[in-house]
Amino acid sequence: MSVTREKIIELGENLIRTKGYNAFSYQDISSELGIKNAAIHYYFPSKENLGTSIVRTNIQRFDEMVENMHSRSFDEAQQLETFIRIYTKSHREQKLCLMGSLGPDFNTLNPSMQQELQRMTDKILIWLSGLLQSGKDKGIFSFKQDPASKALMILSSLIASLQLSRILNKMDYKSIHQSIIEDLKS
Amino acid sequence: MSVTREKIIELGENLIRTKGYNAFSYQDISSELGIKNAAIHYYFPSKENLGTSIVRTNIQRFDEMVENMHSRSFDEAQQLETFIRIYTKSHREQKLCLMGSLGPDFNTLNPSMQQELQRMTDKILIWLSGLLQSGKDKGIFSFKQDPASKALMILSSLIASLQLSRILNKMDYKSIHQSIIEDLKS
DNA sequence: GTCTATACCTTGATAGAC
DNA sequence: GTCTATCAAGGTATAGAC
Repeated sequence: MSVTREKIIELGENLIRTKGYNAFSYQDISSELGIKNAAIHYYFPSKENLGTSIVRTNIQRFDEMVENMHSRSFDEAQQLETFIRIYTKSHREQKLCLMGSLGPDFNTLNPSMQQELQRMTDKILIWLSGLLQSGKDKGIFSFKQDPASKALMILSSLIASLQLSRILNKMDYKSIHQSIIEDLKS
Repeated sequence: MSVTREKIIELGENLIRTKGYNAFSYQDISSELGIKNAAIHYYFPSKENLGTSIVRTNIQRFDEMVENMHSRSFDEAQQLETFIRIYTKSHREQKLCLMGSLGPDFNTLNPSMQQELQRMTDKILIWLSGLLQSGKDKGIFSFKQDPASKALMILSSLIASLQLSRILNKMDYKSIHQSIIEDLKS
């Protein structure tokens, strides 16, 4: 895997999470990288090709995170905290997450991007549901709803909080994360 | 106020909530309306001009809804339900809300749109906080966090659920709304 | 108010030299 | 692998006739 290729993917992801998929261009990437438009097309023939690769890379990163947590024998609370920390970091860097960036543009995306985005979201929700369920079984978490609904609520809070914090110049973001964790303790 | 002007605003709003601000064009509107590109520019000289008018119209609609609920002496539970029903309707029509559509594009919007979007979001959150507070005071609602955080959590759930339901082809949307209402009863 | 016509720009994408 | 050069398409926007 070429270094340039990886840089393009990284830059592309940042652009999606900052300006949105339909607002960024190959020029944004090439000028930042100090190369020309056509060089990007060498690695990614089309924009949808690049977009799909970016989502796939993210899925891979998520898999690695889960695997890493398992190998370290993280308990359910630690795993949830690690996941939430991704969003703390995004907030600090003033970026959205991929689901929150690409979701609103879903209808304008090509089928291959739609499919990968769906795969990623499914995977995250299934993982989170399982985490909540097993945490509840062990008495670490407490909640009334079914795990799938609870997972959806938590993920929604994380996604939309990033978006709202972009609109509202001042927002107590930390309290959102604390609320999520506190809520599961009750 | 001309009828054409109103139709343009309505169509523009639907396009933003379906394709996103950066993905829709004056052609989308003019072809749908059976008029030409230039006719749209007669009413709205620039796209940012149109965008700003769309957000302003939404703020006005929200104000009218609140006023209407007050004149009918809705209690806090009824008001919350009415508000949530907006999102049920959006979901049925496969549209996002304006905050959920424009939030991710915030960095690409002109200052005037940013300002109005911020004004709208502020207004909704302040209203929702007040509603939660006074409902709590009357014993209609029950929750631990401060009203502002709770309002943020609820709004986030509503916004992001619409986005996620677009990604996931099948999603139990009703359960989200029930969860929000149930949660406040405990 | 709506039209035709058009200017001007950016974009995604390709061909072919180096 | 990266470049120059170029293209067609689509976007916003304007001028001026009707």
